[in-house]
Amino acid sequence: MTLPYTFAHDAFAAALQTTYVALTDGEESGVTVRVAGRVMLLRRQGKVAFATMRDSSGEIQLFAVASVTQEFEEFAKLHLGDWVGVTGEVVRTKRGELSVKVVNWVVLATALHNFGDKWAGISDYDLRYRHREADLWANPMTRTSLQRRSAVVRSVRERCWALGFLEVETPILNTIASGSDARPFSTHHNALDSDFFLRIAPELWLKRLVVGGFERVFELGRVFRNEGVSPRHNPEFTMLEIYAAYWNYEDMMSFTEELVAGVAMDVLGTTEIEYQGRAFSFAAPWPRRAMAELASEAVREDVSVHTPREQLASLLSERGVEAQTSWGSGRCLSQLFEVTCEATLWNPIFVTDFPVEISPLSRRHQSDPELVERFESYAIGRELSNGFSELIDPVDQRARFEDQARLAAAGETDTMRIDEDYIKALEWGLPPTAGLGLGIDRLAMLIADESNIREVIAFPTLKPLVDQ
RNA sequence: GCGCCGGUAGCUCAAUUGGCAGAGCAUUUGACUCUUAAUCAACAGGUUCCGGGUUCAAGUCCCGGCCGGCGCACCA
Repeated sequence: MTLPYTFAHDAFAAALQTTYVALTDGEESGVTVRVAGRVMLLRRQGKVAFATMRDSSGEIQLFAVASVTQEFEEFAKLHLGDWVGVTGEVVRTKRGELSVKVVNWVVLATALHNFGDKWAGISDYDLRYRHREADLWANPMTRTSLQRRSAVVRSVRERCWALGFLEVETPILNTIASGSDARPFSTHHNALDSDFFLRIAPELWLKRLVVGGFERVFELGRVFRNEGVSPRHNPEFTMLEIYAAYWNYEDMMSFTEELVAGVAMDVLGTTEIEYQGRAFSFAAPWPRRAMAELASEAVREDVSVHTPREQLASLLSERGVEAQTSWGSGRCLSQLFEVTCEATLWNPIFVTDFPVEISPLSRRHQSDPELVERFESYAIGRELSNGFSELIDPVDQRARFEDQARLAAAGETDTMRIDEDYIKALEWGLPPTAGLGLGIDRLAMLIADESNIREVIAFPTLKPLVDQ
């Protein structure tokens, strides 16, 4: 059987449902349409048959009658999952279901596998993730969540464009994986006979474009981190990184809260949602609290980056965390914050004023050189974004990288790699600039009310099956 | 990487204390001219994830492996 190469359709299910809402039971419209989609259900009753057909917009019933429908017997034997193209009149059946009364029809593709139990769908995670194409047909929530992810990406992109940011693309293959603290994936280029790392962040490239005079740039793209897989971590994930010359970290916080609240409005029409059964608000402005302040409240004593390291280490130890010898006061403070506060931060909040020790790319705080002008936003107990006033001083930047190198020598696994090209770029002059990195998958999880990151990634990273 | 839990027909799930491996849907065949997860009847469908072990007897108990879910760690 030769299947058609095209099918010219002129109507969608959802639009038909709207257009013919006034058609009464048993009424025929006199209008012929051509629709196409997938047979989801099929009910035969002797010389008539009813099929529920779904297209990208929704569902509509196909009504086949032996005296009207060509090749009726074959129609009644269609399989669930088959794609069909249909020509027929829009009618409403006696029982009130809007239908296309089939005259001519054609099989566009046959389904050799079914799409799971027609009531229960597919629930096996392995099957759902390895064969998302089947999951998408079987489970409406899968479609909704992935559509919402797409809407999030679109909204983010359009909002950045609207503010005059230039969308750019920077290398994924890098000789040094820098811009964040994470283990990279490595690969090899044969013709160049060179090893490359997949990027863990586009940060340094984007700031080089700002040096080059693109005052507002952003990249919405995949980054790769060779770390653990969890319901909140996929080895490849999508990040927005955005840089604005002449802004500081406070400007970037304002941008961030407006962007995220705006995305919620664009996608859901509201900033007030329920996430996993609990009320959640995207509404701006978000509170801004210094890390040391939050940590002090949590441990009920004043701590800061100036607190003696041993005191912080002891507070950590009381909470089951042993400070590594390489950790200074800054790292200890940050750990203390993570242990005591992070999980409690439900509604969006900016945590500000990070220790310089853990922030090798951030500009020093104007009121305290041991701090940097950096923030992270948290929501539902997790980090959502990270931003700061960018370090523009090439001399300080080199010193910061060298500190990182010392940490690496002391046994720290994830430290920032020194990037000479980047230091040289700073020597050409980076204007005052603020930058932001925002996890798109995490944002999509919030918007789609999903607790597992895999539900907002069409094809999440899975362990390959051994016999393949 | 570590811990806990899980894997039975194409899909969703049963199977008492270790005692004949089952149902619904899908598939196949038949009936039915307004169905809505249509209904009714019949047929067929199994390496119980894989490999060992204990036992008269293993889907069930033990060991190892594979894959997944959740938690921890790393990280965003």
